[in-house]
Amino acid sequence: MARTKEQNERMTMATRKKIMEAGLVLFAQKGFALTSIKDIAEAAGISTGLIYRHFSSKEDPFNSLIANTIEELNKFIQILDSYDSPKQAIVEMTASLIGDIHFSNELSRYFLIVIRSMLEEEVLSQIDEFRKSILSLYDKTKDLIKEGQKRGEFKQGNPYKYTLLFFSIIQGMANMKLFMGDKYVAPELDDVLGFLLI
Amino acid sequence: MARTKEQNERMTMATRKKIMEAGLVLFAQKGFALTSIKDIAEAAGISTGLIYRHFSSKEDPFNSLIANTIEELNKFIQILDSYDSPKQAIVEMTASLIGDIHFSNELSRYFLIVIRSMLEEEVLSQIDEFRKSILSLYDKTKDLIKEGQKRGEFKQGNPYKYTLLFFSIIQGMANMKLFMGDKYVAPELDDVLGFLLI
Amino acid sequence: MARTKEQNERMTMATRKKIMEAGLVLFAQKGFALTSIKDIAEAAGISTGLIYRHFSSKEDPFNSLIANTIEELNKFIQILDSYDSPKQAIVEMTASLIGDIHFSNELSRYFLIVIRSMLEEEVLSQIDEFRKSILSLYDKTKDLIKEGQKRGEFKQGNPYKYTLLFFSIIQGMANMKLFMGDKYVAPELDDVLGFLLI
Amino acid sequence: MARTKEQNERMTMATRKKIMEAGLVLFAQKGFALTSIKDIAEAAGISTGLIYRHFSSKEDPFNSLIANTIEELNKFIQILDSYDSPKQAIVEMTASLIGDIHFSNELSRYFLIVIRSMLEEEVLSQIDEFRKSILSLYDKTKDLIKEGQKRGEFKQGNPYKYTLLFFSIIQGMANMKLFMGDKYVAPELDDVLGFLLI
DNA sequence: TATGAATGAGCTTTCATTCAT
DNA sequence: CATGAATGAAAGCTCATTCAT
Repeated sequence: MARTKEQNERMTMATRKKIMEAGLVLFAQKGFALTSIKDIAEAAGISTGLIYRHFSSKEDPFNSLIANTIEELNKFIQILDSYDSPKQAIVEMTASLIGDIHFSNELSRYFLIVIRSMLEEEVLSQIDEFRKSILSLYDKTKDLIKEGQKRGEFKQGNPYKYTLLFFSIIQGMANMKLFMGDKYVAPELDDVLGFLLI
Repeated sequence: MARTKEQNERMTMATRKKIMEAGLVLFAQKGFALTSIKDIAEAAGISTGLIYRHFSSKEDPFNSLIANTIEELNKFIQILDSYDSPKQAIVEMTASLIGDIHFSNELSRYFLIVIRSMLEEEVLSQIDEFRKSILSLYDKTKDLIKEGQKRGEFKQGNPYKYTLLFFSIIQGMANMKLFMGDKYVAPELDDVLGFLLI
Repeated sequence: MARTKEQNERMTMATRKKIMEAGLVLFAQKGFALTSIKDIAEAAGISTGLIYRHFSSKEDPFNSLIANTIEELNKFIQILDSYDSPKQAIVEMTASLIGDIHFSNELSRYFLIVIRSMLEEEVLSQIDEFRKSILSLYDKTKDLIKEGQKRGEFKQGNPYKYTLLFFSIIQGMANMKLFMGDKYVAPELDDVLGFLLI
Repeated sequence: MARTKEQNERMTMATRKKIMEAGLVLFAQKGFALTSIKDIAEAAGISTGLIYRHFSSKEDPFNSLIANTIEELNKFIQILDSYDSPKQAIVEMTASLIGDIHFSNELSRYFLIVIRSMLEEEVLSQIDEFRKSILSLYDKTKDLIKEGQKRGEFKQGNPYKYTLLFFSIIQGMANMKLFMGDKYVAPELDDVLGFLLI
């Protein structure tokens, strides 16, 4: 007798998940171009052909990962949107980022995938959307810093400059975490925000 | 008439240089995998075959770029080695890094190429040497911070943690510069070193 | 309760028939290579796996269709075998062919499948048998024409040449029917046999 | 020293020709889908990669062949266009077709390629243009037959029916030639046009 | 030294076939 | 008997590398 629909769905979801997990690690590690479908299949413990039953092309799981990253970013945008004070918002977001980077590699990998692909010219379709998403996060942060400066919560100075520095630090931390692995030591909140907080 | 040895050597060096310059831009822009030998040849204004008179494989010029980066790093190590005070050394190195990142893309490109390849495990032979070089720079910096803390020039706290944060920031800035291009605004020295200086 | 043997057999035959019918249409339409097992399964309203309960490979139903075509041809050979006069035999066979081509696409499809595969050298095992079958039909026709010429029913001339022309016309008509579809207009018996009949 | 431009051009043309010739034979023999690039490369005595230096895809040489076929057809259309009498035009075209089919396999192969692909649904881009070209030739022929009937040169009867029969015969002859090879015997002009001429 | 035509290994993708259910 | 998830060989295509000139 044939499998039940439920059985099939469960199998499908399990396989999809295996592919995505392998893709996350490999795309972060080697970048899109150097990661072959064979690599992913081997890491996921399945055959190459099976990937194409679940994704239509090599780009497809990659784009799904980008979409996930956008979702992750949106969580941070939400933190920024629902603040009591700018300082509190920034602090909360930063603490969350430090923690995420420290306790798992997932967010770092998302970040790395994005950085890797953002500079590659070949247009992987979703990248543009992602770029916009990033820039909107930058913009929101800049406004927040400006507001915090008005309220006297932050140091004076070009808020855009502070924004870029802030995300440089976060980005750099994510890279460092993946590079150092176990040997990574996370900075304190005050270390990271020293340049901004009074 | 045949060319003189000197003429030939000069031509050889000129061609090598053209290839390396094209490689630096392209590898930073598109990554190793997406940059083809044909791309490099076209950007350098020569034929594909000629590249193989000057380099033995596609990896070869890439590794040369890594070697250059190591040299660049060594300059910073020298700064650290010949200091009057740890604070002065760190300040000087940081100022130099900020400036280099701000005023040209060359250093940022070196950094980006390195970061990209550092996580790729197999592939590139020279990477291990580079990794060691980096770690030695980290080590030197850590010792310097420790020394500076003794002298009361730096905040107290795990010097290794500070080291990682420092290089996270530098790395992040280099990425940000390439990502933002003209729209990049460099941070001040005090912004970057705020977490460390008293 | 288990099904009876008869029920099972009837189901088996029904499924086989569905597959063959779908195969005839698809192989004639898209050719062997472009017709996928999935195409056939979908057209037959069954799963891909089930096809392999009834046929051992993709070639198998194709070969069955060739076998059917041989049977169809044999009907015509029988017409030739049981004639009163050569003229009557040829006329009857031609009328039958014109009619079959005109009123359904089945025979044309058989012909098309055959023509397509006849020139492919390796690939299909049954083709050789089919080739022989065709040549024997040609031979019978040639003898018949010779006999008819003796009796003064046909024009004089190389009977083999006439045979090839005759089957060229039939073959061409079948192609034309499939190519033109609704817009096809069948020729008259006299048009087709004008070159032969006195 | 590098090769001269002329040398390169000569090499390029020679290779292109080898590919087209191999393609003509193979596409006619096995159809588009069953002919692999490797097949063509082997038949042409070159490597697979080289084909892509001269053609952008597998479709590309195929489309070139179709374009050639269209050109061949246009020659026949020209015959029809520059006639003294319809009869003379049809006779001349037919004689030319019989001769071409008899003395080389080239035209037959062109015809066969087209027939094979015309019924395949997958749209090989040029096929539509070709279809139009064919139908325009049919149309011209039909008008010519009508005119000839007016002048009393042809038998009365639906001229469209005669047109289809005429091209059915030609098409069938081309098939037959390829099928029979050396054993093919060409019909006389009067055999082929018997249905039409008075 | 310099060129670019030619090679072939390796990639993404498809699909006939198998097999657990 | 029936399903469709899974496999893996083979296809089209790209590109690092070689080599005749």
